[in-house]
Amino acid sequence: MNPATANIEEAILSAILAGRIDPGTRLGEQKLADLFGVSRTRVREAMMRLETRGVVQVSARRGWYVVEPSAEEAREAFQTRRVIETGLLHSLREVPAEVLKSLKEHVAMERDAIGAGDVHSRACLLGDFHIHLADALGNRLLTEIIRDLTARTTLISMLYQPTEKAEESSHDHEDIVAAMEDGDLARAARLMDEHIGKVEAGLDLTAKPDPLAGLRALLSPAAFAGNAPSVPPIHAQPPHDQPHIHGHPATKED
Amino acid sequence: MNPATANIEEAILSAILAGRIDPGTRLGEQKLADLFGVSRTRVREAMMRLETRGVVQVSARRGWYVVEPSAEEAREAFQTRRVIETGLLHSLREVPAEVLKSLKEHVAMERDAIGAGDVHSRACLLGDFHIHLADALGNRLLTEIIRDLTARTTLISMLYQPTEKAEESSHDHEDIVAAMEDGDLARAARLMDEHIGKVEAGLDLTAKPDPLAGLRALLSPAAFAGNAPSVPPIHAQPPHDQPHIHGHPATKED
DNA sequence: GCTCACAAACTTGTATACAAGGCTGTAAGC
DNA sequence: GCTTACAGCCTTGTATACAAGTTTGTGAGC
Repeated sequence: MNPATANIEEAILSAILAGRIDPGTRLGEQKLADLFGVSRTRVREAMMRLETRGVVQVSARRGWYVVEPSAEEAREAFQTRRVIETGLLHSLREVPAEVLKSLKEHVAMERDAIGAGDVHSRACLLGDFHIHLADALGNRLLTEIIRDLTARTTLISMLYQPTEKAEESSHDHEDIVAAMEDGDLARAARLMDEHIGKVEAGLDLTAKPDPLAGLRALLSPAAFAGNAPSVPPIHAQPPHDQPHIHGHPATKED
Repeated sequence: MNPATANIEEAILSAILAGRIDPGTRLGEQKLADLFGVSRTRVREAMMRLETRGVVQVSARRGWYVVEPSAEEAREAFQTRRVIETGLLHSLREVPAEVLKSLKEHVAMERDAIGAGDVHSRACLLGDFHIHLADALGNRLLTEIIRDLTARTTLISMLYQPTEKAEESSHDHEDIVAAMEDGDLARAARLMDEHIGKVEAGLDLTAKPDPLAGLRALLSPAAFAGNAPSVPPIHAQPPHDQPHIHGHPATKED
């Protein structure tokens, strides 16, 4: 693969994994081309690769957007992760010492980040745990699949999870590693199943991704009470600034 | 996604799943463009998507080639399939009646194809079983992952499996469906694990993919005995007709 | 004041032109 | 006869130009 194209692809994917790009963000070809100092051609290549990996979507002649998974797609993503990651733990016969060491170090880093209140790197680390775990098998193919899935669930969390329960997740990770250390991989798999289930359950999948959510706040009684500035409320956040892809129009009954 | 581009992508992937395109086949951009009646641009898009899915690879300024997985990559692909498909069966709580019906019909089709000696559709059906099984969860994301993996293992089988044990595979499928029908999904998962293990074990991963294999036959003693026509043996099958990607040069000791 | 139609600006979609590099066949030199 | 250098051809790599469609801003009409 072309290194420059790979860089664009990797840069965007990393930014998403790190939670630095919101779902629904528009990624204009020309803007990215200028940013990376290449022509649109290369940007388009990268975007199409990312589209295949389920990270971005194109809306015809409107632009590329970071995906905003629907509730149904969110369920599928978590189910898929559950299937793969429990399957992975079940299929592990033994855990290599260095893998265990690496995982323990990773969990320690998670706790440090949480203790330091480093919201940014903590979200990144929590997702990274699962990618590290995939490395336990030394299977690059599987690792890449899990990496893409993690990117997807990261976006889902940003969409549907108002409050991130970082401490709880990190504690779960710790328990999973402990089970692995005991050589009780069946327990590790069960814990993983529960862990992913918890994360999924913590989401509010009924709260559809709604690009007008911010607008609604402006339309709340408080706004009408007069504490909003003279900004015209209807156009304060025009819909096209964060357009949606999956067809969740503003609910009409509002 | 653009429909025309999707068609090219899908056409090539289907052909691979059906075993109609050999690993290592060169896919020239211009040739495909003429074939599909579009410009190279669209072909390149499709190829890059397929590259992301692990189906083709580009060799700089030489062309696109259907992947020839190395022995290591073959092991990874089978391990990944084992992880995912056993994980899938374990996570199934119950098997919907219509899924069971569909799977039974599929196995029946496999047996018919084997009985009729229809080599072509039988290979396609054997791979399709796993894709159908993924549908059991109704999870499109997981189905697509398994579909790509199946494409990969199909190519691997074509590279490393001289004799396909179709009857045995079909019988395995039958047993798995039977276990599912009994509601014994743990047994189904175990059988699946064994089944994939058997398929993998049936491969000769020591036999590196060797584009000069056909050439070697010409150089065998029989050829020297004079039953080969006056075709100059060295250039009868020039290496560049089926170039290799993964760096398995002709062994020098020959 | 409000609605609707239209035009301008902007964005992606597609093709094409040219650049850059690899492979093959040929011929010169040994 | 054998090796090696080189020219020509072929293929992909990249940029750019233009086509097609979408969104938005403006102004006429009611």
